[in-house]
Amino acid sequence: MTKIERVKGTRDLLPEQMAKRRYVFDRIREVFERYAFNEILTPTFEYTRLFQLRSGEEVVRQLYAFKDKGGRDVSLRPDLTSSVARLFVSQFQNAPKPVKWYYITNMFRYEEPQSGRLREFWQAGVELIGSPGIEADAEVIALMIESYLATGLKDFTVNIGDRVLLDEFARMLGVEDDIGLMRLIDKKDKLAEEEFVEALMDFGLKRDDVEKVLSLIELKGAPDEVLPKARELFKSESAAEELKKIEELFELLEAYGVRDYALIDLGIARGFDYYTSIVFEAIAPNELGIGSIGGGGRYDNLIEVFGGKPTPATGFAIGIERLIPILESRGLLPEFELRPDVFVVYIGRELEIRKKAAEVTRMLRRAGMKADYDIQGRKLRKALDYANRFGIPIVVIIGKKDLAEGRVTVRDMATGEQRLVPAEKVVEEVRGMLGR
RNA sequence: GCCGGGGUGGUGUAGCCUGGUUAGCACAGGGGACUGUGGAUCCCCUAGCCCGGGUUCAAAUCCCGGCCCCGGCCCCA
Repeated sequence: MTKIERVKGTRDLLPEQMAKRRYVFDRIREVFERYAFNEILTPTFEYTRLFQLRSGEEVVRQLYAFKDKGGRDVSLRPDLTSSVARLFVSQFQNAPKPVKWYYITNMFRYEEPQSGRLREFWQAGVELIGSPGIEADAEVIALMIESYLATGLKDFTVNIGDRVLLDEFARMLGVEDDIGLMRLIDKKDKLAEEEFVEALMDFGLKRDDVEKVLSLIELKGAPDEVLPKARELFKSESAAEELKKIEELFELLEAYGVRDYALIDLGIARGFDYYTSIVFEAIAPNELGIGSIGGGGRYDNLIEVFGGKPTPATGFAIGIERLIPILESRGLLPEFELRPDVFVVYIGRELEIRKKAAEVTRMLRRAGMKADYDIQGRKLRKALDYANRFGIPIVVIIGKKDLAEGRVTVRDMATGEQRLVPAEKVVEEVRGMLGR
């Protein structure tokens, strides 16, 4: 027989893991809902062209692309932003603004799996479309912070950068390959300073331009320290305007009560080419080799690229497979009881007895208890053994002799105490023992 | 796409270097000892060398390729 394995970079999620994931999803979903974002879902696959429109070469390279039976070129979604843009352009351009949508679903990228990276992974994200103001940036950044807080995470920061300033910076240096420069700057934290300097020289920067880059990446920390320095580095009017926005952003974040979790890091570029202004990423210290646990930013011209009227937008995505191991490593995820509350076993093979077991189980289930019965029809000894192994606290034993008197035995597995009760009282009895 | 380390029953492993008994052990699973009372013990059973090729009288073991896992690069969540 041929053994079929999982496709590379995919995961089976077992009951314990699913319980934890659902817990995390629920916490995040509650916050999203409280911020008045509404859930949407788009198709798992779209025309490949949709994802190519955005033209980030790397994204296209990582597409899970194939031809369907009708000869259509389609791809599994690598994120939801393109689909959301498509949906917005085709049906929501005249909707009252802003449009506030969220999603919690799976994405697919054909990459080499490693720590915190799979080919199928889940993201919880939001898109806020139609708001140009800094209030919109503040809204989504605050929401991201509150989402992490809702999962119990406390030591993390959301680092905020700005594409306008980076563009300006590239212009100051006379660099044409601004994206290339941003990529390089983005790597600052991974390299030792001398390696970083070397990489910048290799990129073609002159000595004093390298110095400028080094002073740029110094622009990191609380706004009170960073903003004055940034004002010295950036002299243009547009930069001054952008810095003013950042200042306001932090004032707003204070009003949201989450300012302490946010920092400025003007060296953040983010990989996607479509970001236009404020960008941000969430980092939580860990020894798991996991980088950012979420990221986002403003993409004011993407809707246009998808054929819509110019429409400002911003959003973020939280990487579930990165967040969960971090929560787990900090003991922030509760343990979930998967075992039933009560287990019904029967003695004998007669249909009457088997029916009674099903019936008693039904009554317990109808009463809202997590109840199971021994479908295997084990011997009593083995059945108790089974219940014990799973830590099932209560067992109902149905035997012929007692049943003749209309009674069943309810056993407390921890103490071994048993009571013979009328069959119709079994729900009441079990409920009492469970303390509900 | 590139680089490094790995792949033995369901799980964890011994064996591999130095080719040669029926591939050992533990746990888990099923059954029994015990036909109406568990957590103990004993017995039995189920079940494995990732796939393909090569070398050899002989391959889990050596060689090559592929697949998958872990990690790194690129990139990103």
